[in-house]
Amino acid sequence: MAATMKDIARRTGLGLATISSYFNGGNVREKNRKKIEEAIEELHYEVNEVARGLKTNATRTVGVVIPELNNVFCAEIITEMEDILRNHGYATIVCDCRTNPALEQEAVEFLSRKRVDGIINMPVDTEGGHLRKFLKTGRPVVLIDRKIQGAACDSVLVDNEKAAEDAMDLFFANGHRTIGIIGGPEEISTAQERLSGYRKSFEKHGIPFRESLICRGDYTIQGGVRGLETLVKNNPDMTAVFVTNYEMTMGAVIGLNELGIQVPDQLSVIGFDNLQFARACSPKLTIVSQPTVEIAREAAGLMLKRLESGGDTGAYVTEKLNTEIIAGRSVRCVAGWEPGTPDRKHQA
Amino acid sequence: MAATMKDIARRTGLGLATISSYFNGGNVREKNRKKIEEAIEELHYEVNEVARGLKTNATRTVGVVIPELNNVFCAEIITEMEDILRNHGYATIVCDCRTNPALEQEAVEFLSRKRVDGIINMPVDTEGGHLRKFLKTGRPVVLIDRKIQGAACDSVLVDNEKAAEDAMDLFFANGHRTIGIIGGPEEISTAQERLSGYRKSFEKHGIPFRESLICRGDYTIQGGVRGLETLVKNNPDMTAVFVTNYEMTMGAVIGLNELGIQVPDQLSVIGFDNLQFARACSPKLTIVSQPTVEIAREAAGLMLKRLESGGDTGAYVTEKLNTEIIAGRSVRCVAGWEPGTPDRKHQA
DNA sequence: ATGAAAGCGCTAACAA
DNA sequence: TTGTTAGCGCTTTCAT
Repeated sequence: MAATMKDIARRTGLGLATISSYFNGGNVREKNRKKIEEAIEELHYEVNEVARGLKTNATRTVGVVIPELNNVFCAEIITEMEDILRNHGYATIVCDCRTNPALEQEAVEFLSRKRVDGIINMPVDTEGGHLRKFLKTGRPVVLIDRKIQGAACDSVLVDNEKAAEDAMDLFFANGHRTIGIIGGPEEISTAQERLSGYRKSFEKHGIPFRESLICRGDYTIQGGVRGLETLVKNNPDMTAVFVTNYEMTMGAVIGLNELGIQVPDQLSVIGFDNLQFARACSPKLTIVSQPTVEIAREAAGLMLKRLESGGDTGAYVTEKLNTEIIAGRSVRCVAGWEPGTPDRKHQA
Repeated sequence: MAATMKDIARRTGLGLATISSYFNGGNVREKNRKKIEEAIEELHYEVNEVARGLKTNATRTVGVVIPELNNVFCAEIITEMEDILRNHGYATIVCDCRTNPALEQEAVEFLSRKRVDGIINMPVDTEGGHLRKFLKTGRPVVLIDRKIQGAACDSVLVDNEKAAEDAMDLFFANGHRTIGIIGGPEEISTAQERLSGYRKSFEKHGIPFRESLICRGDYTIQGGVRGLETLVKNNPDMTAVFVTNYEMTMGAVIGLNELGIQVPDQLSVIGFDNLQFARACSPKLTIVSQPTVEIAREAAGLMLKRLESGGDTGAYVTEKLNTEIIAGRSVRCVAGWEPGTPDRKHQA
């Protein structure tokens, strides 16, 4: 068995309170401080955070529940959040729920039993049922990436509608008119918003589009491959494709590759996330890039604020961050159009 | 405050032992079982794992310390390990130490204070000093990917020498003779072994090579970019390059892209890991693929065995798994050679 | 099958 | 500044 504070007390002849005081930044006489440190050394003492957690009713641990760890967007955010939380003395327990709502619910319950002080969640269950019980305990939740209507917690989101609109506007500015989209799952808010941006841009430019240009993907690599194949098959006249997350972007590139389609000569492409992958594509891919580091900072910041403020429930905050377009060479200017020509909406 | 077992006892009129027995699979009279379940429901009771952990001196939590979460190889392994461990009732606390030995040491100490039952570690500190104290407590450690000489624990490794040899043999079989390598950091065992396989293959084929063909990378994307640029600049006659981890492979592809070098016409390439990325490259990249799922299964399995066996220290195991080559179209057959022609070692 | 009671290692209130 | 003590929520003897 590991040494306890009692052992240190015995060895130094001091009382428990003194030892505890030593570990919690209290005032301890220099002489005793030394004695304690010697004892720690000799007994290989290490604070037992489990006991401390039981007593203080705070584990200084934050739970993180995400759909998929093996996903660059999630991994980047977690890396950064973990860093920040650790620097503030908080541990992180990450639960990957494999995009499965049942597992997600289990994960939250599991973390609740572990008495984490708060949960940061990129939700799979868009109703938020999995969080209800946890929220009742009064512990804070911060949602990232996807919103849940009416959830009693802070959220950190991205302006997905604008992200999609920007991408589409770029296509239009280069003369494209028949533009496909590989969207995400219907129930996920980011997918809804990106699709809405797609539609909005068509409207704004006064250009009709047909339903066959919209392909519902599932945010996976294989979904991207299939999405691209479907779009190409059903729309021989399509000149551009917008892919709405990283995994599907990779899938679309695989599909283009395997079908032998030249980018951008035969098809223009705008993808999503992961600048390094975009650089590795030939020609370099134009992408919409999400501010993962900022998302992480905001989320960790909001969580810390709730945790440090001792539970006085301030109004819930929803942050909305902006994406940017990183230009590559995967968008071609359609014949007869000058690059960057303003669209003809107001002239037509 | 959350409800406790005491509250349930009060509400049902039963004793604490009965409630505890209920939660731990003991025998409880049907009538009482019902009463307890009602009380749980009404009080929103949830077991407090912190208190349980203090009492049982076991947290059913495994710590995982890795150099970088934001790394596909690590992420894949962790995803799978977490899944397995969870299915056996164990939680996972992941610590990303940012390839920093000081942070790695801190992470282990942190996990130790949290009283994790065991640690799975992909070590940065090749001496293993960071684990010494933890090992003294008698709790199990499983090392993955990189070995530490004389460490008192199980290890799950990959046969890196053979992996490199296989890749090089493929180059030789296609008539390449001037083959560069982008290696990893000197102190990391996987890098040493892969370089050793590189050298061995040259020897085996009785072909000399010059030092300028060996480039020391750092296992990062940017390192791969620089590595490729250096090799190309210093070796105009080089016909092939072997890149020895995934991040550097991506970097090398970026470098090739940005220098406008055609693969495989101007340069043949074999990369490492991540089949999906390989498929996304044009032409499809030939890669050495590591068995991430198996690594995870072995590591989790070894850990569970130690944990369930109640600490009777069986002999330490070192598993060594095999890689495989996934063929793409990035290796060209040098003029004058039939594809797959056996090398001329024994004929010359 | 159930109840009473001790104690895991720590913190914090109180007393000295 | 330091010591004494109670108790956090649970498991686990030991009785009954």
